[in-house]
Amino acid sequence: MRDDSTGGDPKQPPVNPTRKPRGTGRRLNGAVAHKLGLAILAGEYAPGDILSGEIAFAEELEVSRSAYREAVQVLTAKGLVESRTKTGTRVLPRSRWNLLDPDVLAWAFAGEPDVDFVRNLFELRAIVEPAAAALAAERRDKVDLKVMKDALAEMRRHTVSTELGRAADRDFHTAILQATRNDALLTLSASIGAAVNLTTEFKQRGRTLPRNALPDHLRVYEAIAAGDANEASQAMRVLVDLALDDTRAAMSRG
Amino acid sequence: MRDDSTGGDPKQPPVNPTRKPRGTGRRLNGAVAHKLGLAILAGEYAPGDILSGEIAFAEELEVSRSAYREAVQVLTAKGLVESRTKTGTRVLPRSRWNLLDPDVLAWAFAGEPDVDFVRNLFELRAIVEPAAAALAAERRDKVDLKVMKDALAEMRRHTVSTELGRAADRDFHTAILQATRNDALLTLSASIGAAVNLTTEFKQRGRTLPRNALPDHLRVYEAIAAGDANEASQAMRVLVDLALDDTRAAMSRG
DNA sequence: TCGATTTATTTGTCGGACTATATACGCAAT
DNA sequence: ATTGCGTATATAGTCCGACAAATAAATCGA
Repeated sequence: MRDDSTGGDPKQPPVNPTRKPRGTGRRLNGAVAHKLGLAILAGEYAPGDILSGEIAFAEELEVSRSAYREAVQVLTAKGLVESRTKTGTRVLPRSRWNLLDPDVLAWAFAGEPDVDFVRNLFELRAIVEPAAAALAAERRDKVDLKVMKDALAEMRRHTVSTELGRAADRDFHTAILQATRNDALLTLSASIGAAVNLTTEFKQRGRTLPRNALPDHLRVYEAIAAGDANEASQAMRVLVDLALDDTRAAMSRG
Repeated sequence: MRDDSTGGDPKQPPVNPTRKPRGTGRRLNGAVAHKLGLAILAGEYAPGDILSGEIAFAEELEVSRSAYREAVQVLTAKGLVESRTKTGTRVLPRSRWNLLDPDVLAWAFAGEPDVDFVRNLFELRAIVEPAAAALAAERRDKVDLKVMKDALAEMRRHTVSTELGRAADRDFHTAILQATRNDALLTLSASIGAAVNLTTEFKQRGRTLPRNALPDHLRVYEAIAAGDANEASQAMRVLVDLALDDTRAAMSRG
């Protein structure tokens, strides 16, 4: 209450009250969901906390209740909050969060990512990606191999310190996942991959820029091309472990 | 279209126009999201298809546009659809779906699940769960072991053909995941576990009721209790493979 | 003291009006 | 005939205001 200087405006809807820049290309509700998601993942709202009522919060964010509600539905869909009448909207315990949802992962890595969580994620990668490489070695066809080879060439041309280089790295891993012929695997690693990209970027600003990972990538490729599942698995394992080492070093230094 | 017998009702809001049973305990928008999600996963709307406009579809479903929109936001959050002005709301390609989202998985398994997808999921289980068992063997504490033991006792008391027995089975697996101290792993397997439950139920109506899986479970438990990561991994691998065999048999028969 | 009832608060649902934006169309200039 | 630009139009996006439903909390009665 008590705010707008010159009284209310009960009859003046048409004009353009306030210019709303809407930060990114997102729609309004998406922007609100983004903002709330970031806040929750950053711990500004802890599990168990109850958000201010719809009317109040919507007003605070300067959006309509409809837009705010749609944003909350998104968060609900991702397991972050739960709304009940009379009680309000409360943040759910972390165990109910869809931690593997791409958006949730992005929100988690937007700020300073939780060290334990990063470790967990790499642990998962260390489990999944070597197995994926093994499957790829058994199922890849010529097209898969060509995509991988091209990605490696790109990686050689640009280093991982450039965006193009990182994109090529991503392409290489995606090609491997693609070769497994397993959608679930692909979805999972795509999610984790997105997070890992952010980790890499994060690592970058720690000025590390350590080893040249290309030989290790090449070893993975050779094994997959040769159809050697065991070797592919081991080579990929090395790759993930190295990435973890680098990331851990960068994080402990920061 | 063209249905409402005796014309419109432009001035009769207050009473109780139509008794809406709202199938389950869900809220209206949740019910709509559920319905649409099922339809999409069942292939009634194929990737690339465009849903009827908001006003039309909301009317068809007999809900307000707000409720319909909130439902669409949920589907958008799960990567199933994308809305753009002037174009409409279109079903995204399968590669964009969050296949590991618990709701999406549930929708996928609500009807006759796609055989290939089931295979993919079991493949993922076969990768993740043995590794999880190995981690559990290294990190479990006394509490973890007690929970597992209790679950096994429950499984012995009731068989897997009863709901209580299946619940105990779930508890056992959850306890293992819990013991890995890895939230990402837990989230992932919780999702898959839900799907597997449905698969088990599906398998059940195929009148299979095959082997007694308890000895295999016991072997996993013993290995974890003994801290033998290798043995735990192998034992769990056997468990997953057996489950896949049973499910595959039931599905090819149906 | 305990249970039934009322109250109050909060989300849920609705309808309608207006805005923003992207596509499609048509007209004109070249 | 082709190109370019402006306009028309269809669709999602946003907002508002009111009422319904649910339920935690307070109140009342036995």
